[in-house]
Amino acid sequence: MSKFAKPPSRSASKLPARKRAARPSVVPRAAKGRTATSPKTYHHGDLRRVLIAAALELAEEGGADAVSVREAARRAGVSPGAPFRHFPSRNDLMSAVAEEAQRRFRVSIAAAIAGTSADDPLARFRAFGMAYMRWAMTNPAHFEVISSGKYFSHDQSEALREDNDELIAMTEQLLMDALAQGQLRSSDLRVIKIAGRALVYGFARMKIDGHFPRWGVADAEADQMAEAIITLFVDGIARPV
Amino acid sequence: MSKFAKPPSRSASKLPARKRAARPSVVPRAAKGRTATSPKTYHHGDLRRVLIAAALELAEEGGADAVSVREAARRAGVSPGAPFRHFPSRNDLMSAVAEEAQRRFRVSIAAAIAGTSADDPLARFRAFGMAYMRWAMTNPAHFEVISSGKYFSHDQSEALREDNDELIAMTEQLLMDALAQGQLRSSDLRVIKIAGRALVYGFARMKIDGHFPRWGVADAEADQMAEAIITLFVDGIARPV
DNA sequence: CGTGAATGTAATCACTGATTACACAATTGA
DNA sequence: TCAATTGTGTAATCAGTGATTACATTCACG
Repeated sequence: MSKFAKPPSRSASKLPARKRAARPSVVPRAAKGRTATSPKTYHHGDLRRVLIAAALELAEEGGADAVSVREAARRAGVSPGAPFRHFPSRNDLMSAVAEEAQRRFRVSIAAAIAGTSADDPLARFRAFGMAYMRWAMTNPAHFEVISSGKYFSHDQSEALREDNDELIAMTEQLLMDALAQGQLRSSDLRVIKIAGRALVYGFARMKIDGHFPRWGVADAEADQMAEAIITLFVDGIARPV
Repeated sequence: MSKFAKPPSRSASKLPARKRAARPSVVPRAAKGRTATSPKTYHHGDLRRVLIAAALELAEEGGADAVSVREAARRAGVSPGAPFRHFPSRNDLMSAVAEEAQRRFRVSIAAAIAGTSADDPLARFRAFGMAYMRWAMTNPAHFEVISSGKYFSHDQSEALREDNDELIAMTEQLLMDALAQGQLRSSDLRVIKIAGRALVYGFARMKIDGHFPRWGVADAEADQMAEAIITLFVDGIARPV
């Protein structure tokens, strides 16, 4: 990928790299308390978490494909083989990154929904869709890792599947409530569900995949365009008054 | 990428590899006619096209990320450095692949639209959407190359941008006609355009990105689901009778 | 026929993910 | 207290990849 496009650099590595010259002797061992934030020992102490954080950072900087195990190790100040202890493969690291991202995603969505009235399911559905698109546009790299589906298998992670299933169940519940309150024109909730998902997912990906310029959508108006298409869709499925 | 996940193979290369042992001497030079299908000379004669074809093939086999310049060269029976003459970088190769794929895409769409009556713009709009989703689902790898937007820049290729602009213009024209005939509920064509695009693009990507299982859509019913969501959408934007 | 432009080869380089043997540290149990 | 076990990081290595250069060959055109 893009990692190969920058040969004349990197050799004089960025971060301090934590000199590793006089090694064979004993290690500083200064802070012995391992409160999850004490480096400088032979054993890192919190490598797993730091690697995930570094990977997230890399994804933010150059997209999901720019995440490399070695660079993550480098940023953690650790040898290239060290991550192997925690993640047998790059995909396992990406999977962990996805778990973290998905967790944040779910929290964000839940918060948005909580801020709306339970009396109006369709309004909640709208808010759901908007929160979905907003988060995706605000965290493009994370969203890409979650959704692109080529960095990991959903069967691998229990947490990942659970978080996802919860979002789907939430969608279904909102639609059932809306139908029960006579807010919907059609009763084929399954189709509405898939269509709604396709709409918000498609919009989010259009942004992430860089389609907006071609389609004449300025970044500054992305949010209001999201509002507009949600309105169009919801008005389309709502029972006319 | 996934290329790294298969170390114990590939060494005993697949295809015949066209033995390259006794090289320093003169080359067969049998068929001298260069009708675009005569190999066996020092100069390949049609490398560019063959490389694109090989790349398309690789994309079909293992997704867009599985495309490697070296493997394409290998399949073309040529040294790893040869493609450089035709494509300065991997992205340039991918760009050419995208051009080819986009051309096929446009042809397919145009054919589908041509098979509908010009008297009913909204029906054409529907057919457009269906053709879009069908092609994407039938040619997932090609579609990914075209749309993922990380293999090339749209500014690079004139043909690419033209083909794309034509599809967008087609969408706009159909909507204008539909509005003129009083088929639409709303007159905000821009929003309808973006929403429609997000819908079909999102559905196509859901399929390609492997979201269907999680959302309970079986592959066998993908086509009819596509019909259903298009119907839902079009009914939603159509003026009620 | 011969010369220059195209085009392929060979050989490198830096980078990546993966994997092993080894070194060191932390924990545990007697 | 101290040895053994278990966990965790290091060093070294391998094959694959994109990129780039110097060199070889061929083709096309004058």
